[in-house]
Amino acid sequence: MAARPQYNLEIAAYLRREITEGALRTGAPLPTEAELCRRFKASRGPVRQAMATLRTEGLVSSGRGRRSVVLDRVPSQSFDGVLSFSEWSRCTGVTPGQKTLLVVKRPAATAVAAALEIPPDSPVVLVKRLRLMDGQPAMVERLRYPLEVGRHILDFDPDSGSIYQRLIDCGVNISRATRVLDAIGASSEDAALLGVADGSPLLRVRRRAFTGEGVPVEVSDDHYLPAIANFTLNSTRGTPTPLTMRSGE
Amino acid sequence: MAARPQYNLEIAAYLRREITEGALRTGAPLPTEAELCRRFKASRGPVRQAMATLRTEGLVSSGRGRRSVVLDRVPSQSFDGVLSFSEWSRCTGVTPGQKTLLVVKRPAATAVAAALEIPPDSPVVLVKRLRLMDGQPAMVERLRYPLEVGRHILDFDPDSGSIYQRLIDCGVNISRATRVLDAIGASSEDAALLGVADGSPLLRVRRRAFTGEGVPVEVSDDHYLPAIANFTLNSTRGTPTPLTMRSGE
DNA sequence: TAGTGGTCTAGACCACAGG
DNA sequence: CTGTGGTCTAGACCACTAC
Repeated sequence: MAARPQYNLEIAAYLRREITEGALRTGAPLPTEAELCRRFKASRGPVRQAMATLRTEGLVSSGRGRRSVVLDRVPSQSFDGVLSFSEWSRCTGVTPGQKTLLVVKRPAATAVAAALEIPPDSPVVLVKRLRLMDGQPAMVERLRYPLEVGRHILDFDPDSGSIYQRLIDCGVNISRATRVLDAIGASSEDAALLGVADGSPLLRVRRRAFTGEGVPVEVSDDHYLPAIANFTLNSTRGTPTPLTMRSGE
Repeated sequence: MAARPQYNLEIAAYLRREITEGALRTGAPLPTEAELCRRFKASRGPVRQAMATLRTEGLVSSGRGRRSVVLDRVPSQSFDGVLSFSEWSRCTGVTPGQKTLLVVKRPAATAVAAALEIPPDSPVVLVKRLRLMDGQPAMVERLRYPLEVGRHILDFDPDSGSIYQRLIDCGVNISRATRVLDAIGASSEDAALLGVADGSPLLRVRRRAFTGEGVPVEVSDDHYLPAIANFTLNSTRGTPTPLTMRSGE
């Protein structure tokens, strides 16, 4: 039949917009699944898939017999393989944007050199960008690449597309990453770019990305506006089967 | 129709066993979905749901046109399973401590009620603690439990040991959790407790914990001093820690 | 080209929450 | 009791991979 491609994403994006833009506030009930089916002329499959997506993003909660309700209004970046801000934004139905502030080759500071596992003062390529979601400032991004990798960036317009896509196209295969998350106060540069007061709390994500062989190919330092974006993490413990000793009590 | 209850769990359990017990080794192709449908006399729905579960556990990878393959035979061990601050501190060689500030029963605010999936104004047990690492303030912790769970805390001295251990001893089996990380400025209460200025950036971790059956048993709101503690995350492209029912892989 | 997984349709029954 | 979300059935088309 119709088979609109990725229809569930459209539905999820619609609901996400309703939530983040304030039409649906925390604690408010979402439309029923039946209502969504009608509104989108879809069957329950895609609708339920969309709801599942929102659930894993921590935006809504649902349960048998109960109406689904809004839990949180800030969309989350889930911690899976997603490395690309653009990719993530588009998944969440937001239009990503960017303003490149700087692309330069310069010697690595000692901390950066250590993180990239190259000799001190080796040349690295630094990219500094302001990232936007639907035109609003959301994050200040500072990326550093060893020259061998970064040269693919130097002759590339960082505003023309995803840097990750570019690297993949150039055969740089990122397969593992580590992230360290904490909070910092906005520097005056951050503050000016993001449009907040000096010292405002920002979510800092420092990332190191590696090839399959374990060679570091990127270190980044991202400063997120917490009102616009945050991170979600899901963890499981043990397997459901063994010793599910219920409250014998 | 048939409507075997939770049939997808049976299928997932079967595959999980095959993988963890060695019948299916890393890199080996799983049975095709069609084969599983036949073998379990099920339709594709439950089979796909089971595969999705294994994907979120990081056990398998799948993709359009490709056979699904076994990625890993260890179900997501990552230290993210750690719920306990004490446990985590000790792992990092630090002596954990705590000062309990408050243990009360009170009606749930709407956001808390929604997160716990209970009716608004239902009674919840609130625990507020200052957490220490090597005697230094490190985090302000606010835990909320539905009464049915929290009553095990009311008659328990939170300074005498781990709340999680207590819950486990009482038969409350926490098996899954979601965390949302972002940054906030210290409230004056936070600031006084942690010994920093009002508005200082703190790392906020909001957690929801569930039983194996998916019943929420805890919501927490932890505010970390970023100079003392932060979060590290390792992800692999293919499938790491988290959940996400997005399109395969 | 054949087979696979990704997605959608269009029904159905059930358990549970709420009035 | 009605309405809701949770789960299952039984089809279908498509895009992609591997042959």
